[in-house]
Amino acid sequence: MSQTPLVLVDGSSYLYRAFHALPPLTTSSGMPTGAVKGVLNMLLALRRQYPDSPFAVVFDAKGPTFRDELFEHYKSHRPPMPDDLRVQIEPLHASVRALGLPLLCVEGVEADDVIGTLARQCAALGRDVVISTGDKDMAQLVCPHVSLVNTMTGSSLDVAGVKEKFGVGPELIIDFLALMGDKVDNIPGVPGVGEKTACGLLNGIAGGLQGVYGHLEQVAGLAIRGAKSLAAKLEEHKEAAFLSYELATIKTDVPLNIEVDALHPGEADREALIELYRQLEFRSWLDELLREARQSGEVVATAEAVAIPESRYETVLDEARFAAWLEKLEQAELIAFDTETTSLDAQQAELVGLSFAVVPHEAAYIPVAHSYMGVPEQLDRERVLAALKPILEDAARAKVGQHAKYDMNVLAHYGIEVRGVAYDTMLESYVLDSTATRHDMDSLALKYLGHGTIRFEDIAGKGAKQLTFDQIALEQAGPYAAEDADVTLRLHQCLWPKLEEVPGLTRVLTEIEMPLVPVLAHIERNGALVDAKLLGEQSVELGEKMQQLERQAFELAGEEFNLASPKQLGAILYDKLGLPIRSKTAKGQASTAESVLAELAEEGYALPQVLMDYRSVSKLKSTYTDKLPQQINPRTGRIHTSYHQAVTATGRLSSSDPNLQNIPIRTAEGRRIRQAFVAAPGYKLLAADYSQIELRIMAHLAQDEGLLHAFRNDLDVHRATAAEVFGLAPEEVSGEQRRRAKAINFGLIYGMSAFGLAKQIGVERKEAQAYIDRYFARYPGVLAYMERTREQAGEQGYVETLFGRRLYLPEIRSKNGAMRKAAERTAINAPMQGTAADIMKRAMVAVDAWLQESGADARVILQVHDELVLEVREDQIERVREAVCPLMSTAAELAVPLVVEAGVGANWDEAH
DNA sequence: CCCGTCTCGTAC
DNA sequence: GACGTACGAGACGGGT
Repeated sequence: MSQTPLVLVDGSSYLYRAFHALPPLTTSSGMPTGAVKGVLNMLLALRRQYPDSPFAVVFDAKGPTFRDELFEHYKSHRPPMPDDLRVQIEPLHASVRALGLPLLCVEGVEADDVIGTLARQCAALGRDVVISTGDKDMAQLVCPHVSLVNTMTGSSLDVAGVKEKFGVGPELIIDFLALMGDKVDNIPGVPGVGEKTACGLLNGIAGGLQGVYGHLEQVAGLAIRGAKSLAAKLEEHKEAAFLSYELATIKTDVPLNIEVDALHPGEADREALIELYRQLEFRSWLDELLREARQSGEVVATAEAVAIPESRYETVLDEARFAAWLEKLEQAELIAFDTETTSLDAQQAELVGLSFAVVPHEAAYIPVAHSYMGVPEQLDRERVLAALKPILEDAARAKVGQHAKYDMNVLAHYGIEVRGVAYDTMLESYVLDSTATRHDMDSLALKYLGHGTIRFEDIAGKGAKQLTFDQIALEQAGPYAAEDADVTLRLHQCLWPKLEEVPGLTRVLTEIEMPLVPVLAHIERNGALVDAKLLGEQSVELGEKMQQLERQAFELAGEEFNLASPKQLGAILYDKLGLPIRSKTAKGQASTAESVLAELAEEGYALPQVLMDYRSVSKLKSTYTDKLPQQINPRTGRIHTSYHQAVTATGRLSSSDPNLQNIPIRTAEGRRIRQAFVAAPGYKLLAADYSQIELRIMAHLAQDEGLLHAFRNDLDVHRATAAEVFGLAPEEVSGEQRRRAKAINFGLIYGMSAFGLAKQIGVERKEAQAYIDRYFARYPGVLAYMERTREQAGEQGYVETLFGRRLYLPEIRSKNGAMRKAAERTAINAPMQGTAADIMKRAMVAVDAWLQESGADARVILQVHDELVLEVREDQIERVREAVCPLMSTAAELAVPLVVEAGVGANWDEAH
């Protein structure tokens, strides 16, 4: 039988880290307890992991250590220990002892040195040692018998791991720290030497720190950034480097008289623990101890000493309370609900608990999967979900959520198709004012209820140490989760009457946004299939091309520089090579934007063309071919984007993680990426898009005869525009004229000026102005509509879509001319862009409904503003096409037809 | 080391 | 200053 490893816990390092990383927690009287709780949690988890091991929790002793004396002259004070931390040391020691865990505190010796010595002694005897620490300095102790674990983050390090993480093996860690220093541990190091440089030195010159200083002449030859000046820097700070070496060295030979066999945990002292937990107000641990004590027949005083805050939030842990809440839900007119999970990504999230509210200020949290040491027994997840399923799936039982799409997607993974979500407070807020930047619950609670909610950060911490919800103690998780449901209900009660004041907005919410929620949930869950192998091949190819272009650029520039840095690039182009500055950025820098480079390339300069090619290749690689394969969900093998319903000012959706609404199409190179979006075997992609939807909407809103005529007769609208503007018959229009007319049409939608148009099509401003004048003369309805829109926006402070969606434009009355102009352009654009978005949303609802009821083997996998992409079983392509296109065409009744074009292919590129 | 800002580039 | 709506990569600079 193999011997169990000795477990050595670096208690002091954990105490510091718990104190800084975890949210502050205090008793009702204000005594800080968060660090104690954090360390105890960690110890219990570790103990569970190594139940039979000898075990020691090591702390620094009070008073000076020999290290302090040794480096007396080295005055670099640690900041004094915060009082809130100091007062937690004693209760922690007492708790560790009461738990029966051996505690080591050796006077005059730091915890690190005790651990180092014990680890070496033990390893020498051939016994394995696991050091639990959050301190990377300990990596110097790692050897075949000694490994590190960080119980807070769950990571572990053996010899290979150290080498991988730091770039040098354990035997060089001291040298590594001596060179780069360590702020946290007050090791100065050599200024200017960081991780990369230290690594380069130690790997480039044998013999560690001594070796490096013995061969400073070799330093300049190393392939390290700034190698030339490095030797001088090292020489200058030689003393600091060698002092750092001593400071970083953990002693492995301090005199100790400790037998490993004496380090076996004993029985916990329950009475002492109860008293401690009572003082520290660790409710759930206390409850558990009291329960155990009662079961074993001990007489214990009731826990009156613990102040229970007045609250109507409840954490449901037993069948009776669960039954009571089921009854409440059955009777409720409206149910506010929320889920707590392990991830913000609904596709990967695991359900940890659910919360409900049916009357304001009263809510329940039902935990089902919290798993930290000392967690009370919770109701079984499957059983809870089975009981809730009929309620959640009943479309007749109205529900309200905050960002309910997320919860619906989570629950879908447990076989629950939530129905009856009649309201979503995020969308209520969005419809009320789409220009508000935040529609999250915390912001809404503050804005509309004047209520500061418990923030997730408050209970989970932040940064790398952030806990997942299942790791959060129920005392904190319960009120947080219950509050989510309660606040959602109260927000709805506040927002809904505001919406009802404007019937148009009520309709946008109930007829467009709310029906869209489950549709988007479906699309996200469906996901898109991508050919990772193809993208990988493209990545390699693009990488080679990048290197080639980089070499060319360096040659033309006469030096090496970072091609991705606009700053460095500007220096090369304008300062060194003296190219003319054609445009500046908003901040006054000489611009290196594509249009500028194109202009310069046109004039015969070589470098700009190379840079343009480099940029387009590197964009494709970093944003698409490298990134997309990483976003494939391992569970489904597909990419699941998130569609955001409350982001854009105009009513469009947006897409992220990854953004699938900006996959390249304009160049042949870019289109290759679309070829990687494929259909599953036996299926094909059907891409259906609205033809010229925004121009058609302009024709409808402006009621302009010329434009109406063009669309009613299915003319090529750009050709027709060219004919009008250039005074020709349609068949006489040249390619260039049509291109210009197209730019005019798009420019109009965007509220473009003569300046912008001139730049876009490469003509003089005067000429562009002439085109615009001519356009408005030929399409007077459009001119009148634009003037009307500006006026209305100025009077009302907002513009509307055809369906009544509003966009507020406070800046339309700005005294600042540029701001006012910008607001006017938005005023022109928003009704067209927003109406198109409304129409597409209605179409999506209709298509989803048809897919459900028809039972067709087809699903929507993407929406790109005016396009829907479906994955359809091959033999049903025609049937689906014949249903989907008319549903899209009839999503709105305009004065002109809504034409939908559809294509089919094995991949997205082919389907166009 | 993390975060926000800037610049650039992709889509409709 | 000059064309609307987005998302995201990489660089950079300031503050921790």
